[in-house]
Amino acid sequence: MSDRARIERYQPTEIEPRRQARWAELGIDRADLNDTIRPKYYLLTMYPYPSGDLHIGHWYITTPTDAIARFRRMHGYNTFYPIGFDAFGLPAENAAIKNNVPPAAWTMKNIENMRRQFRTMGATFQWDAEIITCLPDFYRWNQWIFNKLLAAGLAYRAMAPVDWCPNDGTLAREQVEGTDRHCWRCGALVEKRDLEQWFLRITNYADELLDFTGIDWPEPIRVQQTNWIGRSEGAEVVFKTAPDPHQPGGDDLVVFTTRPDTLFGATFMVLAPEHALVERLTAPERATEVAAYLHQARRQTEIERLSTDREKTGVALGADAINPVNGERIPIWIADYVLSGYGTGAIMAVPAHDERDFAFATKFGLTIRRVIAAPDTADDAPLDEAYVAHAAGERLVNSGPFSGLPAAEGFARIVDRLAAEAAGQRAVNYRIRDWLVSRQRYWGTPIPVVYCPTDGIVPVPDVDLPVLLPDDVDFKGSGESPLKTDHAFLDVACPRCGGPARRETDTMDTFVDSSWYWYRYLSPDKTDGPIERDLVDRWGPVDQYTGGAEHAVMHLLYSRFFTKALADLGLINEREPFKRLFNQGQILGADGERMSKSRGNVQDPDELVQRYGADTVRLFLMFMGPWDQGGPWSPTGIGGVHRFLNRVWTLALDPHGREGGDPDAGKLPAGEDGPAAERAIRMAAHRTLRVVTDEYEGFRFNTMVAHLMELANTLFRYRGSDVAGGPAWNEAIRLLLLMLAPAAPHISDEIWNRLRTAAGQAESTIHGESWPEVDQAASASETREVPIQVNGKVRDRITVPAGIDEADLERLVLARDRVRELLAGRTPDRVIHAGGRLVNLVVREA
RNA sequence: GCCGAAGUGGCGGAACCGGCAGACGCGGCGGACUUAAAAUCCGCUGGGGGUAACCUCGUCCGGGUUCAAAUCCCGGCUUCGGCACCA
Repeated sequence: MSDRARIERYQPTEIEPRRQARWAELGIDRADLNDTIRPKYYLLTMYPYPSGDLHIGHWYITTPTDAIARFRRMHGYNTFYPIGFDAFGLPAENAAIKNNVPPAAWTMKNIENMRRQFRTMGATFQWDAEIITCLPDFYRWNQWIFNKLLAAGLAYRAMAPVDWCPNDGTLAREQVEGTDRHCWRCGALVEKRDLEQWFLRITNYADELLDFTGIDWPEPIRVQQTNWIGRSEGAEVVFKTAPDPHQPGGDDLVVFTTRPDTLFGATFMVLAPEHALVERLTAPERATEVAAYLHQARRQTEIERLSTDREKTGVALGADAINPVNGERIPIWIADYVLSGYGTGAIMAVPAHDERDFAFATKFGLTIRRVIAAPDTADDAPLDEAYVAHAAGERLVNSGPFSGLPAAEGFARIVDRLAAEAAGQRAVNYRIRDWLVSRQRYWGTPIPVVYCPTDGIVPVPDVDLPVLLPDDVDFKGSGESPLKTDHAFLDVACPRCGGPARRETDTMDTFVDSSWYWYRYLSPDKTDGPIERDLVDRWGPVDQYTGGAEHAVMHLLYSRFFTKALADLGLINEREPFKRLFNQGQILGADGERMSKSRGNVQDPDELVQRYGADTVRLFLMFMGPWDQGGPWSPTGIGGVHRFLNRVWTLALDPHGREGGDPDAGKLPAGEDGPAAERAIRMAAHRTLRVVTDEYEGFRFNTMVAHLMELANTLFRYRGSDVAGGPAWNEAIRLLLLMLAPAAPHISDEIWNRLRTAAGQAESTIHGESWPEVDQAASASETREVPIQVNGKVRDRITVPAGIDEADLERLVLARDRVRELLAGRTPDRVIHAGGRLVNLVVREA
């Protein structure tokens, strides 16, 4: 009879559903939100879009996060780990148009399927906290919050040049990507349109959003947000227009500059083509040319205003402005390199010290006047490119009374003088714009306002919320939002005067949903408000958030903004939502491209689960590489992980078995007696426990798994020997299972219970156990191996007692044959003891 | 162009503080078990040289600091991500 036949084989597909059912029964996945005694741990992972199937990328995000949840529970934390679905958005609508299925039905069916898939991975989500954003229970609170924002002046409607995607309608600036300006979701090219739209005033929080104190976020995300906000310090300078035959002059022409120190070098001005004063300032003889340029600029905004190194274009208006510091008349131009949306849409051009202005001046033959010079440069040294560097000791030149001052001092003195003459002041400018939240789509939260011919914009009163999205709309036709033609929805009495009025047909950006959803998890059924403040006080902020870095300046920025705004509205007390953020990498298709159904490179996890079991898939995803790295999908190596779990199974359930093939099977390693073997086993187990604990805490799951494999390999050497099945062995198996439990929860629980049954104990769960403690004495070693280097190269190694002092160690080293041979009679010039980690003998070469 | 991350065996990757480069796994080679295969188990596996003990080269490239560099500094190259004339 073969040894193998003594135990049942490891059969994950048989074990896993049983363990999952058992966990549900025991409720191990549930936090007690009202427990104030145990420490709380709010673990959040970005909720998925219900596209229909979980692919391997969802597993990559979720299974390590689930391991964190289980690890925390084993440490006694009251762990809240909810999940939901980001259920509004375009794909549902597209499916509706294509297949004539209502978006709600399509979405709910997908959610049903994804819940089932989440269960097969063994994720311990708290399902009774689930939220689905397309249900009125959730989105009515988007509307309620919108009303509050509107009342507080944080939401407003305005005409603006906005980004327009032919599929999604208007987009927020954050949602337009790449040099070719395409839509973040559908990839279509985006154009500019002038439209009246709803905005949220994120710019009010620009400075506060730059402050990351108290939150532990990855540096790249902080940098991206900081750049996106784009704070620049400088000054506003007021130029006056000069009188001309065609206009009286005296208009204020305000510019923002970061370089007021170069004001004497301003030799012309440039307005954006859209600037309000263009028409008024244009001289009659320039009118034709200006009109032609404006026409061309308008056409080009759509496609062409992209390229940074594109040739500069522009035309002069035939009017001048007066430089406030020296009274000089300088010509006013328009050019599309000046953007209407940044600063004041007008600049003072200092060609000597700005690359763009230099290029423009060179092309059109405009004056270039140096006003900054490095220490070794003459005042009037000619320039063949703009001098923008900041050198130590540089000074102002050609700057009237300010000449000779260091640049930094010139900055301050010139601004002071402008302020004294009411011609300018210090100013700060930001790159970030207000968040455009209106979408011309059906499948989103209706914006709860009504347009009344007499009362104008009227918010729908809270008591009339939710404004329900009609579910019987007609999707055929132009692809325009069906709300626009749905009279049952559109026609409404004005809440203020009762007269006939029209409903807003725009819906909210789905990022509004995701800007506060984690607060709703705490009280998903609350009916008298969006957020249960007491629970937020107890559970907020989220202790750990996991998700992709692609949301750096979208979801992750909006969420911080919302939290601050909600605090200002008096709904919560905290001002930052996520204490700690981890961005896992992205799993790409085998071809290195983003996984997508259209590319046909999607890996279906169900297939792998069927073949290897969920535990193998979970462990393999963790073992592949660092979690923040991601990379192309490849199943190469999954067999190795599966083999490891099989070995754990064998070690735990068949310790006395001996495999054919090993000539030394059943013998103790050379030179070890029973007690030595037991010490070695305990040392390996407790040392592994020490590092594995650390690695779970640092989310270094790949090396965590590697260390468990090492421990299993070590134990395998003792399998079938006299110590197998003894106390040290059993302790090691117990530790191995406990360490494995968060990552491979089914097999560890199964083995745990089989061992209990065999020992006549009652069924329990490993997931109710506490994380074990390291036995320091067991993990300590009596001896230590020290590498010996000669001139930095390892030439020998020596085993010494652990507590040896440096002098003794040095004596032993120098006495070794190998060392004496290498030294050949020479005495080392220096002996380096690197804190006991090695000995380096430094000898002068002959 | 600017900002950020990264470059280590045939492959995924490890080396956390400057201290044994290549842990762990895949793949490959050899062996055990088997009538045979699969599965399982054991051993070897960075390049070059040597019968061997060993020697030597080696962490993108070129310099530097140091007793000692994958790790720190200077310069460059490549890949990936973000930004896009932001005054």
